[in-house]
Amino acid sequence: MTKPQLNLPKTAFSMKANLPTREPEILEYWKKINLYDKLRNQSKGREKFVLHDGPPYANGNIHMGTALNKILKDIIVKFHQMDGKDSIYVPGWDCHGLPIEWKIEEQYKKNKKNKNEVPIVEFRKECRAFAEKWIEVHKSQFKRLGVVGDWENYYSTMSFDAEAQIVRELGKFLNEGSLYKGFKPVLWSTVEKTALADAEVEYQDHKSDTIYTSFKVKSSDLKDLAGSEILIWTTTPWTIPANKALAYNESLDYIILEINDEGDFKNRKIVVAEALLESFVKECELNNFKKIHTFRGKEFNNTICSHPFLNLGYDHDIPMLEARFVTTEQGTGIVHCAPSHGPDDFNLCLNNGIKAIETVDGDGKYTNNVKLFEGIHIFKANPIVIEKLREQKNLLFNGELIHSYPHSWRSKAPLVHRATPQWFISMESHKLRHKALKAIDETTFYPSKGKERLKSMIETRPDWCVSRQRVWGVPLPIFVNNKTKEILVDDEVTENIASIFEKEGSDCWFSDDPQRFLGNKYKAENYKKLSDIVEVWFDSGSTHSFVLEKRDDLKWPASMYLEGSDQHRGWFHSSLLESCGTRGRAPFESILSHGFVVDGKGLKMSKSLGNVISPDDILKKYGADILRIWVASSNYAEDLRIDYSILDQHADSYRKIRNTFRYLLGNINDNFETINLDKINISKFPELEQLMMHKLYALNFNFKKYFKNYDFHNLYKELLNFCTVDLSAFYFDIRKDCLYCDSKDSVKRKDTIILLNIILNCLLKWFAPILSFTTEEIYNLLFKDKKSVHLEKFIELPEKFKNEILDEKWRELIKIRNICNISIEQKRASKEIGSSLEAELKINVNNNLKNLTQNIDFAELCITSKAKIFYNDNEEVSVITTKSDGYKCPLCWKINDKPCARSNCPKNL
RNA sequence: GGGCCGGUAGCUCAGUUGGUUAGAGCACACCCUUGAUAAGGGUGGGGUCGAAAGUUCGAGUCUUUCUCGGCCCA
Repeated sequence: MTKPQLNLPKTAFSMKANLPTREPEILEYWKKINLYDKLRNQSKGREKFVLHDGPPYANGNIHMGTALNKILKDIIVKFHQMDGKDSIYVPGWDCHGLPIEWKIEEQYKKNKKNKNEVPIVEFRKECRAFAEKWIEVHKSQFKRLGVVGDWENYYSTMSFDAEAQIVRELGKFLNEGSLYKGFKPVLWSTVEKTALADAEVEYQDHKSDTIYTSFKVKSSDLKDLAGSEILIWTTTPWTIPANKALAYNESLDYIILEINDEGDFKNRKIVVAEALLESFVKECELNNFKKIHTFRGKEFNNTICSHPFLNLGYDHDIPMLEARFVTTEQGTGIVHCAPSHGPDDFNLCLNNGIKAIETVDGDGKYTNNVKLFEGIHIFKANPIVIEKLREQKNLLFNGELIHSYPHSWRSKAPLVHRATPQWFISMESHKLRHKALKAIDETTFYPSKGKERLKSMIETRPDWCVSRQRVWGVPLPIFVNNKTKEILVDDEVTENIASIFEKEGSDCWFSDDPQRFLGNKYKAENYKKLSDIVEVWFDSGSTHSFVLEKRDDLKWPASMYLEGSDQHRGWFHSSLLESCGTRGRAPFESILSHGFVVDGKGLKMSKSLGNVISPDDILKKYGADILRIWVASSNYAEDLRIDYSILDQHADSYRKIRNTFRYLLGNINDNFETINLDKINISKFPELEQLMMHKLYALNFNFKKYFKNYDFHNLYKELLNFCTVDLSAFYFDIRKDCLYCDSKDSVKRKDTIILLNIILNCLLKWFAPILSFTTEEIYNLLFKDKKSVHLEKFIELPEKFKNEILDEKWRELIKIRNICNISIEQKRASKEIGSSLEAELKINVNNNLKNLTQNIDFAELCITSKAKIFYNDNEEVSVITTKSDGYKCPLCWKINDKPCARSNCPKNL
């Protein structure tokens, strides 16, 4: 039974959001109006903000981490757009590389197809098609999150122009001379038959055979060593045939022991580090032994040993070398060195003139450089090596050890260090490290701790290995002279290759006559064309060159790179090196890194824990705007927790915000009026409205401050608190009386409506980058003629809104209001009153609060029927609540002695 | 195993250079309202600030150790 005099809120904006069905409709709308094109057209000439997209790998459905990343990017891009810039986001994909090759190979296996019988070009075509398929899947998944970008003109690392440009970029390193052929042990997978990038390696527990074996001392400066044997421990017995040296630490103490236990070693003298004696004796189950002599490691100088397989033809000298990497953590304090199978071993031997040779081939079989073992697979060699050592009476003990060991991320197979010819970019030859460190200093990091993280990685990283022995990638565009073995360095050739790739892609490298790439200047018969491909980090590290530099709509360097914190080692890192090497500076002005998505307890999401939540689950249950709230409200500087209870909480907050909008819309009856803020005469408004103007101003100030630092969780919190505390529980509640009961021509009501319009406009703009769908829904309701809230700018609030003195005053008044509420609550608890309108307040305040409270209507402020204020000398404010006497006005429900003063009150009509 | 980062109410987050009784919102409990109504208002309970030790007149804040978690590296 609503009364005709009553102005109740009325709006088409429903309380129920129904986001999972409504959001796709809004997506259709954006598509229909070509939102992205509109944004670009209207922003022409403005300062550019370019967030360069780190390309996700075109493989598999998106997960929470990807969703977080894209939403964060979108929020930032939208903020800058509404801040008045031309804020551009071009999405891209990383397409080459091993994981896709593996997918295709898996399909082959299923169909009993032999990969080796398929021409490379055909295989690569299948890889390309696979990547294309996933790009389309990703695209629709990202769009569904509300991400606005140039989806039609995305970039990919496998596009012809990208492949061509990657060749040109490599050409720069080649021409400069910092790209060189090296020979180093790399982590090698005998299953995939390739070297693996750091990012492709994962560490898992692995059971290794362990052996203690001895190397007889052949000669030494230290006479006590005569007739002794050096004992070593290793977890890779199969590397014994490749042994070339032994390493010791000169600052350790070593001990010569005579073993008296029965067995092969009875009465033999062995050498181990003193610090490891106890653990060694225990593990090898020695009971009877005698300490003969103790000495310092440096006395090993000029000691030569012989190989345990001396009698089997392994008659080369085994020198003992000093090395710091020898520690007393495990083993015997002497380390066996196979330069072909460990970076430490390799470097130590290299420095001592011992070359690594190819002892194991790509399949994992010993080469003909290894006597006795040629053709045997190294993973089957351990028992054979152990047996031979036992035969030679040089095996003291063997066992097993479970330890963390490198594995391939794809095949999960254990990896080995294998010396292979590889192509490197030097960190030192052309001061790449120095340039990169300088570039880091010139970059702004959000959060700031990212700077140190990237810096320490660049400081210590080795030369960049850019070659891979695979097929799905950009070919390493290099020719080597057959006679001189020198690399062909000629910009004309590089450019020729690049322009061919630009027209037809890089597949032709594997099928066409090499002469085509060499041109007329050189004869193909004199050169060997490399068949290696470029590692994918170089691809993605080069995106700035074929995206930012090449497109007119973008700019170089990018305003920001934004990725997960793991990319300090990945894309941030490779982009920095590539760009510093070719252009002398970073391709970005700032870096924003975010943490990882973990479950509600802070644990990593994993199938085995059953705590995985997919973006799709959330979209179906809650909608993208809830997910966007989760992103905005979480502190991305650390790991971000998510589970259904957290999402429920954000869904509750969303409802609060939605109802705040609903109140505003209802009271203006969906008739939005743009208020010219500059022309507004503030002093004309009631103090409460003036206070709200100040609050808007203050919030806008903080909003800008938070936005400037990309501090979204504090920004969102302030917005939410404003809706809850300042609006819903305060301003809205107080002004209900005026809005509902005053006649429509009441000045006070008109002033309130003006304020509601201003507040609505502010909230709409403030929330637009976060609640992209909901704000658009509201915008479309209010503006039939205009297109999208995302085409709008943030509101500039005039300085005159600011009123600190008034704010200070009302802070005190609200304190008094709180005391009144406590008093009212007591009467409510004792059932003397129900609604606050049944209350009459007697407020006692100190005389010095007279100025503060004089003109304040506490009945209005506290939403009671009556309130009287009394002044006294008491320090504390006290309030007495009684039940208000009189009769209840049928319109405004206030209980008063006198009839209602409102002209539209039924009593007065 | 090493490096880096982090642990403040059930949840998301504030807590300046060490300085009253550690804050906010949400959630929760109870009450009110039934003219924002699958809404709205009020009041209230809830924290040995990951643990321990130390420095200090005084530690959530500084130091050390431990623990749990995350990322990176081996």
